[in-house]
Amino acid sequence: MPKRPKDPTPKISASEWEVMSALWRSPHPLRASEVLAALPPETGWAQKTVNTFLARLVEKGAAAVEKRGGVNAYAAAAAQEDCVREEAQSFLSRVFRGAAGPAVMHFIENGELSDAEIEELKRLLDEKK
Amino acid sequence: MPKRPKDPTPKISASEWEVMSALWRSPHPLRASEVLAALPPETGWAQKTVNTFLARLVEKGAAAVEKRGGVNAYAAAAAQEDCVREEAQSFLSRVFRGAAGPAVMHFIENGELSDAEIEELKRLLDEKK
DNA sequence: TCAAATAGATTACATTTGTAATCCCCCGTC
DNA sequence: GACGGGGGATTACAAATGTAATCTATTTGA
Repeated sequence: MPKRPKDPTPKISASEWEVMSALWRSPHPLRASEVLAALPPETGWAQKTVNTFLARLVEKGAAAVEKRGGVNAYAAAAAQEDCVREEAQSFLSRVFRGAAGPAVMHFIENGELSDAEIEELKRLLDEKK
Repeated sequence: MPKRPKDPTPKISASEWEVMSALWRSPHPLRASEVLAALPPETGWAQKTVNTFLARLVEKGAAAVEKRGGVNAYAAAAAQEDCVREEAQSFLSRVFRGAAGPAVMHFIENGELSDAEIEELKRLLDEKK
């Protein structure tokens, strides 16, 4: 039987997302200790905790591990764009019943936007038409 | 001891959110069976399942129950705006590291927007400056 | 009035998530 | 050559979540 390919964009929990972010940010595979170092220190996680998340991400197929001389190196296997799209879609249907307009409105009203960003967004909106 | 007020915006899971949406949509308290009826049929949930979610929401303080002649009627206790703000905030930090600009960009690029909405959003952006 | 249908309360049970601790192995050092 | 330490694999364990079923009280039609 051929190796069944893993789900391209598995469900990623909040904590796991933090770890994936570290992997996405890195241009090369990271060892577990490097992943911990790459995380925002506010997480306060123990190394073992990070190890667990990494193992789960590999199980889920979101990350890949390669044994480089007995030591594990982890890299993202799922594309950030895909995961973002999924998360955004899920958020959108849950909270705004799938309506992008109100969601955009919300983030404009409640978020911080620089003047440059505002210009950029207006241009994007124009293109959209 | 005075009745301790419940958390104003407790954590609401995805399924629970669906139920809260029904409560928010309704102008008056709903009986459990009415809640089920008010849900999108795609959920496919059994009445008992909905009952469980309602009970949990009441426990969490997100919903309130009043016994009207032996029959329970449920209403939202948490304000939709507050819950939306929380969810949006959590989503934003998780997926876009808190940056509203990229998030807005994503929803503009990937979402459906009517011409009217686009105009509206441009106006909003102008006001924002 | 008695039995059936309802509604609410309590309990169940697997899975996922958060958060590690334990156990084992290899490597370098005293 | 025994010991301490870093890594990896396996196991732990409670809380949250998804999904009901069961048990009990109540209402209601025949």
